[in-house]
Amino acid sequence: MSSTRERLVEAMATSLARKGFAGVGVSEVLEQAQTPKGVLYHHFTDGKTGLAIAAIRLSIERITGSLARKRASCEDPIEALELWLEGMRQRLEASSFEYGCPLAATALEVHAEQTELRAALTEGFNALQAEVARTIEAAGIPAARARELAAFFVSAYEGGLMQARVASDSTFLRGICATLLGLLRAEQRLQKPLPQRKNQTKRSVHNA
Amino acid sequence: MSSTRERLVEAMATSLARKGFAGVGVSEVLEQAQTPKGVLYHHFTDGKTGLAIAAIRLSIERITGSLARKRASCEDPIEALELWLEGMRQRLEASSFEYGCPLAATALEVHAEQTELRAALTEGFNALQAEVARTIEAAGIPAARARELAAFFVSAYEGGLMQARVASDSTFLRGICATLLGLLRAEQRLQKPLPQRKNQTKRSVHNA
DNA sequence: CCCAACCTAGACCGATCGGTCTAGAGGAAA
DNA sequence: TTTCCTCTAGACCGATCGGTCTAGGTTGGG
Repeated sequence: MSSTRERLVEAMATSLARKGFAGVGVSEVLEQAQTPKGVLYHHFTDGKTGLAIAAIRLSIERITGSLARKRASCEDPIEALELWLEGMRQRLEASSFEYGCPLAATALEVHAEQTELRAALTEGFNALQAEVARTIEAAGIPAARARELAAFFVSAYEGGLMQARVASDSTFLRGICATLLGLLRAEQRLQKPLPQRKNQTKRSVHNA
Repeated sequence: MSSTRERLVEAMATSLARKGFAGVGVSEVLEQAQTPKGVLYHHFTDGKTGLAIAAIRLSIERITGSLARKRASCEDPIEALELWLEGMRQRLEASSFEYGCPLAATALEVHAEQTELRAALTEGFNALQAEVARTIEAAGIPAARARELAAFFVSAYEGGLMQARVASDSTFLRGICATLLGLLRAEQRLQKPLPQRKNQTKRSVHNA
């Protein structure tokens, strides 16, 4: 059985992905979790904010875990990435283009005074980037470059999710996805062009 | 000087860029615009929503106008893009990482029932992409490809803005920007490998 | 001049916001 | 059994939400 606490966090997590922190009402979350108000303020002294932070952590845990699992079960790390992106796109589609990134909406609403919430979000995005970077590295790309690419990767996909959401159309997002994976493959080829060949000049697509 | 209506739209536009639709209160906007409530509901029968739509349109008009102007005054279209991105980054920095994309926050909060608001957002993003595509095309890339690249471009920058905002750090965003411009330059080189050749095929402006 | 039309001004409204508080159910330890 | 503590339950709170409505300028056309 799921505890009331778990149900609350779960409900908040989906609500955050759908409308962000400012957009959700506490009563709404309570209703979805089938829980009276007392439970919330018993488990989370910080109320709505505390619950949101827990929800953000849960979402990130799940999403990074999902990528890690796919990476473990796939021969090719880049294919794992592809499957992972596809999974998120399908969730968006299955929810009639309501369920986007669990963090993004909140990230754009939060203001300077909400330090804890903001910290949880930063931490979340860092964890996300780190997991993607790990995957890219597993594809044979040096760590430093993998981090750069991961940052770019996450940004582009976040933007794509957002635009697909408003437009209620994900063909767009598929394009983004394909472009990103293409970039990674190209980078991969640069890194291990032909193992027998020495003295490869490395040309980077990107320029810092 | 500025009419009350203009002040209202202005105030709403900045508020949307800072906290999104759900995050702003009407009274807050009224105060910032130094305007009593009656004015809002006189000019906008749809109230908050109507004002937000007007604000979205204004923001998009400004932002696309800014790019168009830079394109007109710059020799190199890609340099125009660079200046444009820089401008947005600077605005984010100057506002202590509060002022992000004027549409993004709202785009992630809006739900299916808010059809008009959603339509304004979609229209806005389309206009934005179109203006970027026009610039990329001016850099010598065929229209169809320019549109693809523009979509990618906008997505990546939106995502970058968001992450820079939460992290209160824009070094990250500079990286995204550099990568994007690098990609464009690479694409440009592919398109016109030897510029001194005579009888350059003029690329058609439009493509079904 | 008068009088609409337009705009300003803010009191006021019910609904909902996030949060507090008290009462008690349930179970484990004594 | 009694006691204590965790968790459930929801009535209740002031503040704020978005929105309505009436009254009072202000202005330009007749």
